[in-house]
Amino acid sequence: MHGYDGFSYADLAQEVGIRKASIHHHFPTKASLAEALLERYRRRFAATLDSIATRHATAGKRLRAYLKTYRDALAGGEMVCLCVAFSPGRDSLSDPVLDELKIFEEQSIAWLTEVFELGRTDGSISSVAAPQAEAAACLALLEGAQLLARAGKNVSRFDAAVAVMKSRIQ
Amino acid sequence: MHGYDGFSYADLAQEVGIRKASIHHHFPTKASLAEALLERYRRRFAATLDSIATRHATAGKRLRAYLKTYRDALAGGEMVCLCVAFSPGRDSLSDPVLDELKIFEEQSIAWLTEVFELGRTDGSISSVAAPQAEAAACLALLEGAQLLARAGKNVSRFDAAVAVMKSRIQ
DNA sequence: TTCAGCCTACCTACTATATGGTAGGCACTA
DNA sequence: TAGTGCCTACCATATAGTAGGTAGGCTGAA
Repeated sequence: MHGYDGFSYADLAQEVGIRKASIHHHFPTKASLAEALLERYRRRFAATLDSIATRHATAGKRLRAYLKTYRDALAGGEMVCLCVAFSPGRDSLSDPVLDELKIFEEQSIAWLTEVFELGRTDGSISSVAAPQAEAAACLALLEGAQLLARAGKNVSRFDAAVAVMKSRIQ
Repeated sequence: MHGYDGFSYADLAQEVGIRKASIHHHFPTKASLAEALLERYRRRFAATLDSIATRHATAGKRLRAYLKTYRDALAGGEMVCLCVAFSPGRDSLSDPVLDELKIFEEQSIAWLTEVFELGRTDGSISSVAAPQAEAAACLALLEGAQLLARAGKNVSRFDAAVAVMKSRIQ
């Protein structure tokens, strides 16, 4: 998986084990393919967030699970989440794809804002400033941490970047 | 400027106003071109860090200037720093380019670690945890913040992401 | 001083390959 | 039968790159 520009029908075809033209049949343009991939990714991620909130009662536990989701997505430094992969090449992206990116961001910020609000209330996250500001910082931190781990193909880069955030979880 | 894979001799030729083949003359392969670009970027950035440290006596002021450097590099959301642009496509990068990425990261972490150490001492940054952990988090935060601003082509995404960090500066 | 050689920085013209895509077809299942 | 999911064969264009060339400036030697 490269960035958007390095992402090709040929690579995907090889990965899935069908011919390139077959993918074209289902997704006539690269833009429609990217949109579908990103929408699927976003929906799955939303389900993951719901699941986290359901299974964990405290903000600290939710945040820890969220960090883990990002870390697991790294697959040892081989992958990053689709939003991180696609964002640098945003000028190549169609409007519907950009919309998906935006929705992903909004959904993440909303979820995290609630977590930080809860964290302030239940005391399971220490030193919570304004919850929305914390949410924006947290999302940026994780995307950047994925980037660093990806560049170095080394998960410990991610771990180093989130250590302070983790230490705030009670 | 796309990611690495979307970065082409043709684009650069147009930008610089000479023919593609002329660039090939100076940089025979894309890898050598990327390496030269990244090395130049890294050296300039190191000079910027030196300049900041020279002009600002307190850690808080240094950190603020550092944040500003990243924000200015966004050019209103049109650009991100080379390391952010190249990292997702890291599998396409040659070893010397990867080395430059690594050096950039190390140089940033080292500089930021000193800033956070100083911040602890001079009190100009509040609640400093382990300086090296703070440094790793800060770098990730800024790279992620650039990504978010780039995706939305909107500098306020960056501002939102770094607000908490800024509030810690005295 | 002049000239030849070298260097630098650009050029035109071309190439092999990969990309996103098109057109038409086959096979299987409900 | 119709629809779905795959296929082969092909195409136009963009990419990274190759080969050979020109022009101007500089330097050193005669």
